[in-house]
Amino acid sequence: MATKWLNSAEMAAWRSFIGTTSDLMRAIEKDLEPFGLDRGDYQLLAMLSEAPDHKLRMCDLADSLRLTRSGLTRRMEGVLKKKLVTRVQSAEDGRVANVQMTPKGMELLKKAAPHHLESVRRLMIDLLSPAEIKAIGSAFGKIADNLAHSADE
Amino acid sequence: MATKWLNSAEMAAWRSFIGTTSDLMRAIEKDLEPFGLDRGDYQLLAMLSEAPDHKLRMCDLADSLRLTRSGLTRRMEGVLKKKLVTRVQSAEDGRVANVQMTPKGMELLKKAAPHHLESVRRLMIDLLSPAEIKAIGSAFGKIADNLAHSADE
DNA sequence: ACAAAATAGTTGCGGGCGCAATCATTCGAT
DNA sequence: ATCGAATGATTGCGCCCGCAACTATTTTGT
Repeated sequence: MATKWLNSAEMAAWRSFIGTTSDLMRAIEKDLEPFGLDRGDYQLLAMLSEAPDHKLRMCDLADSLRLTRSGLTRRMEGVLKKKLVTRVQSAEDGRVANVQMTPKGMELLKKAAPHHLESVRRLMIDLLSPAEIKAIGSAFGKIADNLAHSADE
Repeated sequence: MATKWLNSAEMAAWRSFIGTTSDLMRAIEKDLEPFGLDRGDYQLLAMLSEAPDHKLRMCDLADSLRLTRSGLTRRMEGVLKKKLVTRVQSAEDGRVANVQMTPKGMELLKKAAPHHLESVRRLMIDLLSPAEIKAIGSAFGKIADNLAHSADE
């Protein structure tokens, strides 16, 4: 089978996506620095803030952060030391450790969130037309669906 | 100033972008494994393959790979050991080291490229409508321009 | 022409995280 | 009820890579 190369629009999409994403992430991360958080910490807190009781099982949290369980164990060291979260051993299932946000963690997230949001707007969302925003949502939605689907077949 | 939150389309774009990108990268990287390359190595070879004489200065290569100079020094260890590239000290400027792809590196890239391309199509490009592809190209183009512009002001 | 600044690259150090192995606990089939 | 499989979490190890400090070379300002 002959290789079907990318046409110029496809190439532009791929190249700009690949090239820009890491720069964008770095820039957003830099804006979190004043709060003593990196992107991983922020996302961890954000996930917890949306969970019932601000609490999640380690493995669920790991999945939602796209970390391995071991990766999360390591990241926990940092946020535990900063007292932003606590570990709560589960009563029903002796295997699971729950992670719960502390008031201090909640407070820090509340302080950081508006600035983070402002970064996201300034560096990405506010630069785009409504059509582009819609297209990105649907495009990455499709990509995610495809990845999820091919994962369990 | 009140915080202007993301509306639902903006939220969908941001969330799906953030959440999907790392999964996508991982999947693409996994497809490169059979060739003994990771994404960093592949991109390094790809950049060199497009350069005149298949040769670039270390610092230019670092910039295009979004690595620090030290990061590139480390990555070089791997591809040097695999004999995919060689170092060539510059004659005109005693400070610069050039990196040049070897025939072996070229050969490996030529073998891997069609498979990588197929990954990119299967996992991303072929899932999207022409409009989505166009929108991604223009959106990330704008984001990149903005980052480049705000970097030097 | 020469000192100061800029540029190219390397190195020590440390953090993040994946993989494989391991342990503890729970679930499931018989 | 029990043994094996599955699930949750941690640990040792190793790789990637950024930062700061350092060396070597070139450029620049006077």
